[in-house]
Amino acid sequence: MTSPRTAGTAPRSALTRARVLESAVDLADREGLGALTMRSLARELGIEAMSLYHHVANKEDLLDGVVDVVAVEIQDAVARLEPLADDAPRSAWRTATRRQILTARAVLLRHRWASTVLETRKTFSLPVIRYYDSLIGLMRHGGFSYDLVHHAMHALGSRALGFSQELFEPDGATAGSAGGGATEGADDAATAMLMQMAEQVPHMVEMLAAVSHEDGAGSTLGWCDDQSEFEFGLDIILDGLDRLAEREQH
Amino acid sequence: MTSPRTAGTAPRSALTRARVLESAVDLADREGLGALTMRSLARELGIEAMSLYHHVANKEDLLDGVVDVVAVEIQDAVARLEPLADDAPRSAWRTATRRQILTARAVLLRHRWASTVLETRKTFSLPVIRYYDSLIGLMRHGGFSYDLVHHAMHALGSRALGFSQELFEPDGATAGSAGGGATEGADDAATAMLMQMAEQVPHMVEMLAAVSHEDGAGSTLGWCDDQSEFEFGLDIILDGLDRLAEREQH
DNA sequence: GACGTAAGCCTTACGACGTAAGGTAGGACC
DNA sequence: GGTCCTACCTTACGTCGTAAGGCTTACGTC
Repeated sequence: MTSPRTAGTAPRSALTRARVLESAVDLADREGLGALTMRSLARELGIEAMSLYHHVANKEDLLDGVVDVVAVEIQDAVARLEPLADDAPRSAWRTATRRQILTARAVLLRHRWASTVLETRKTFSLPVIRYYDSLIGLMRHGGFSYDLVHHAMHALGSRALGFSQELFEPDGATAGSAGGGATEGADDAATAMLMQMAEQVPHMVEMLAAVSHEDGAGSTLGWCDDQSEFEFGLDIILDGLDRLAEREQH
Repeated sequence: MTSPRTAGTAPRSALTRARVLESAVDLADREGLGALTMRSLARELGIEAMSLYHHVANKEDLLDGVVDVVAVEIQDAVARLEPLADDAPRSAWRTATRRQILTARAVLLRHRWASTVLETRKTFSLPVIRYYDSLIGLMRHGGFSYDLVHHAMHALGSRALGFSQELFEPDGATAGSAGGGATEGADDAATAMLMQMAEQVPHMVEMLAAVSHEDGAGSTLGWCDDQSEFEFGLDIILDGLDRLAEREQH
């Protein structure tokens, strides 16, 4: 069903679905997800908004495609990793899985808007499913039953792809500002607010005091090291899964 | 600077911020988050859209308030739980935490749109912080250092509030349809698509075949029991945390 | 070459959305 | 009875996604 663009025929322009999607990714990277509108994307490409509809069915389809682009980028990065040897010990599944997930995460950190889009998709793209498929393969190497693999996927949730929604981060990394501006004001305000209600949330205040003291950095809310927190949570789950897999082996 | 509405003065109408927020929650419950617009909410209340701006600053503020309403509902539900006795054994933290999180989850399941709104808040409401505070309290009972508590919060992520983003679920519970309609067609389509690319994602196809066989229910993608999968993931994390807390005790 | 066809792009327009600006009416207080 | 505040309304603007249809260019076929 793909358009039968035979070898010799040169299209009027070089504008293709692929170029549209790449441009959309660029735009979102630079100016945030909110700036990715049909009109602004068209402006970016030097065409009119309605012309985009020759390459994507509608905006949802555009977002689907954009997810595909990111997923392929993830796949490429994962493919560059050293594959797991067939004769590797059972336990090797864990480090290999960890590495794959952190690799996916590195890509998503380059496209911070992507997780939001990913979450709102209502259908899965092939590249994403392939990513999952390779994860399943690693767990099978680890001796997981398919049943356990299935549970494991649910347990990992979005962590399997390298992100976790942190209800905790007051990062304020809003879209729009091209220059990477600091957001110290927000932190201070949040900290001040917390102090104000110290008796309402005593444990929270104490925790913040205790944790920010150890850490040499600032005494504000923004101290968390996202990467190591992510790995902490990931390791807990991987350890738990490994234990269950071991038990399955009898 | 809240308006100093003294005791005797009767406002022209009974429309208050609280009533606006309640109405917004109702509307979202009934017709989905997409149907919650300033205009439709106003229609619901029998006023004009612009009149809402006397009770909320703008739409973001409305959503902030709506989150508050849900968070208070969670707090109320949690408050009805039997409190953890001071002389309860250390290990009691685990069951108490589990119960609190599942209680929060039950509320969020009544407002399925809420997790989406929660994720997009850029500032924390007091009710949500209080909820977290009580979780911290439970962990402190479990002997957690504040440092471990902090890591634990990150590890739980949104699971602390009772939801996890499942990149996996093809539920298709889109907003708009008032009646709870079935979505079998989507499942079948997804299954068919998977079969079509069996050689591209062999593990995935095998897993689906294996798991759906055991389970008596349908053989489609929609078989997952969200609740038990949530509990599975939660238990893995709680177990891991408990082990770490135990280690901290020397 | 002439010609039909179809793809790629454009123009215009519609109905949503959030909300800025300013108007009006009715109760509270002097 | 004049003044003021507040709840509510009216009108209007700029944004969004996209439906409908027109123009133009490049091709395949004679």
